[in-house]
Amino acid sequence: MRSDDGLTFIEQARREQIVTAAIEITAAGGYASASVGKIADHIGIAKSAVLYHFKTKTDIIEAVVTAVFTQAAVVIASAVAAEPTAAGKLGAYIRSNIRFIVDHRTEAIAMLEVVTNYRSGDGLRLDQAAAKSVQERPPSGDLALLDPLEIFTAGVRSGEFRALSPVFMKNALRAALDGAVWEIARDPSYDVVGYGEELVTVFELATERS
Amino acid sequence: MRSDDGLTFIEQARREQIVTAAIEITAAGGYASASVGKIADHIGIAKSAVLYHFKTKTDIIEAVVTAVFTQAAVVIASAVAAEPTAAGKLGAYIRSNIRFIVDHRTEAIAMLEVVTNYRSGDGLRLDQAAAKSVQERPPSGDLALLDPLEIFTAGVRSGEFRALSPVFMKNALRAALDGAVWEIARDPSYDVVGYGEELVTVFELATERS
Amino acid sequence: MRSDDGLTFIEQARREQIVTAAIEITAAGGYASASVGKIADHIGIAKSAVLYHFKTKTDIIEAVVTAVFTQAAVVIASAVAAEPTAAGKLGAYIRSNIRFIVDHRTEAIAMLEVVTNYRSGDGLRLDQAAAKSVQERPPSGDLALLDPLEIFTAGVRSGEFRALSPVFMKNALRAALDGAVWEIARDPSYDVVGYGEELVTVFELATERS
Amino acid sequence: MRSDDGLTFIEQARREQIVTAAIEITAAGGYASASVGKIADHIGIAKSAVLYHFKTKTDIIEAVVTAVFTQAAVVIASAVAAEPTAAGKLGAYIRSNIRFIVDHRTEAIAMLEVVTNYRSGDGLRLDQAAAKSVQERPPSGDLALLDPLEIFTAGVRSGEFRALSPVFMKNALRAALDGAVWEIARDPSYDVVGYGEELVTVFELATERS
DNA sequence: AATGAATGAGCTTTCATTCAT
DNA sequence: CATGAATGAAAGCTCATTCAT
Repeated sequence: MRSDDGLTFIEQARREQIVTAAIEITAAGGYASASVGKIADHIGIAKSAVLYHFKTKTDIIEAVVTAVFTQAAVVIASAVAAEPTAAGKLGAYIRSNIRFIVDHRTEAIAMLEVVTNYRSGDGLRLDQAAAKSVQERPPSGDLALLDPLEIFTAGVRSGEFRALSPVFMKNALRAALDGAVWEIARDPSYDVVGYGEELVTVFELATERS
Repeated sequence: MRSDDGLTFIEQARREQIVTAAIEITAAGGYASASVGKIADHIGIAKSAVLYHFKTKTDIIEAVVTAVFTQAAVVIASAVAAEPTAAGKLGAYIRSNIRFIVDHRTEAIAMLEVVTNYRSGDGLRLDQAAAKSVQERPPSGDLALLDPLEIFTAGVRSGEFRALSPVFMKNALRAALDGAVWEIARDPSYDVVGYGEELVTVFELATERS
Repeated sequence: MRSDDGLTFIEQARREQIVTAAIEITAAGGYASASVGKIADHIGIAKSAVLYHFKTKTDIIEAVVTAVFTQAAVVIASAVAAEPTAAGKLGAYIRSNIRFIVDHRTEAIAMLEVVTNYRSGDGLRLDQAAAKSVQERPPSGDLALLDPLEIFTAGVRSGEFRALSPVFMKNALRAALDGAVWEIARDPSYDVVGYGEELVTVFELATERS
Repeated sequence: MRSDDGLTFIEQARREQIVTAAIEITAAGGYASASVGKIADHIGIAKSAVLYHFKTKTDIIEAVVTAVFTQAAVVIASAVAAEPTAAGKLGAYIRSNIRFIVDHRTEAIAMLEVVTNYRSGDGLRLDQAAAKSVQERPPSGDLALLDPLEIFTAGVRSGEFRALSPVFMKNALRAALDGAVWEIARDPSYDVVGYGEELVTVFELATERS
């Protein structure tokens, strides 16, 4: 009665339930508010039941990151892959990111909260841990496409883009996209799609050869 | 023996000391790490002494925000004011922001940590509180200039910029600038100035009339 | 398919497995470290499986005591029985105890950990419980011989020993022998045999008629 | 209002109160029973108040060890020092140990519980930690006298004792003395003094030149 | 102006135990 | 015969806050 990942149905359902609760609480009250106790209360089970399914709180957070990351990867990677040109990929990257934020507002907010706040015991930020965790169990599609760096690199190499700095452009784009999440976090009625279209324009103008 | 804000010299010195400690600890270990106890230890006074000068922890963080905000305002507002054109103001805004980040790395990181993590008792984010607190005690210069919104609005109105959305552009720019802070936070050797110059280029290209 | 103690073969094998695991864990990490969960992990079965074979954790520790006690009894009792004189029995008692410690280091350490730490629900130490448990299900040989008291009593009665206090001498001897276990517990390379021979000398000198 | 060790009167009183409580609880219910919560309840203060005076539970245990060790050292060291011969020192060592056990039953039991059960985070037993802690802040008298090893070494060197092994003899003696503590722990009416006198006889007979 | 003492709520985690399957 | 799921109690510890001095 076990699926191929070695987990019972109930187990899997509970894990999803816990991850979902963690996401909702984090999105609503911030990273610090997502305590094991709150998660348990939110579901209506005992604190110890949560820790039966996830050995540590860190495990829960990692599961949250992996879950949201995977969800986003599916959407974004395929959208980017469908476009042949660098400019096309760039627009697709932005729009699919925006799409994800609109469709998964809660998850996006939670993800951002975790990413900006998580510190491992050694004081390290999430960056490496996330990269590692994803590396170990890579999602179906081409994960590399999640990072816009390659889009800029390829665009410059092929001469499609102006002589820009791929790293700086990538950083700027990621920051601008994360900014969209902060905006809906504080104002659910924020026009994320409008913002996204403006971003598309900005990055088109900022990348095209003169 | 009291200055015009009703505070003793000692009182004021202590408050600054506490704010500085809070900034350093926050920048180094993240928002969660800045406990009243740690702040007290850092200065070498008693925990209760800290809470003698600031009635609650929230007061401390608000003081941090105000302090850093004021510091930044001085630098940025004057730089922007010195430029006559919208394009000039935009470039000056970006460069002075970057300048501030480079010159006040610790403060910038602390500020970002606080802004992204602070929740009032009712679960609200910092935005309103900060705005309110600043409104009540406005820093010397023209505070409005700290928000790039007016630059974009003016540029569009005067026809210097293309028909862009001032709000979206402002959000994108602020996010991109905050991104610079995240980058130095995780990698102190990050070339913030280079990133800033790329931003200047990006926003020039993205605002100019075709 | 049940042996005379009413247990299946599998049942008995599992019980032994559990007892062995408990012994190893206790010897390695101390009494407190031997949790039901650790025992289960050590064997590779479920926690609940352990408690299926032993209704409570207390039952496990009692089984540990009984098991080790029985093992020791076999060795010691026969060694003592083989000697005719009190002095001979005394030497044999010490040497066989030492032999047991050397040959069953893990068991000896675990036993000592349990004996010194076990408290029943009412806060009582193991003594009575152990005595009772052994009484109910006496091991094959003559158990009485495990207690050196009779050796001293007999030696005094027959005039072979000086007019010593059998109880005090027994207590001293048992304590000295337990001391050997503490020593190997902290230093596996401790010369237990050398220590044992010194003990033989000490107790010979301390018991013989002047 | 501070004494020379930098502690307030209240602070010192509370610390003593906590240490005493820890000793009583440990002696009564075993090492595992001495939790911070139980200690707090025993005194009638909040758990956090205990941790205000001792930062960690380990600190409490160390304070217990130091306190009892110091108490014992005073009694034993002076008794031993007063005797000129090795045989005299040996008898004094045993009798003063016994005296301490009788006069400080609770402390002696607690000490034994701690010594036999304490494991540092790295799994180490107390031995080294205790030695270190004492080394750093050595009690007034000559601490070395607390370890009977030197007595045996000196006795052999001077020819006063037979050619015994000082280390083994010391181990046997310490074990036998600890045995006295176990005995009163399980039976408060145990004749410790009688046992001690028998020990004196045993070690006299076992050390004297033939 | 500052501090020492104390508190209660909350945190993560471990554990023995129960029970339906 | 064995397990997965869940629980409640307890553990050590941190924290913001209060209050008398």
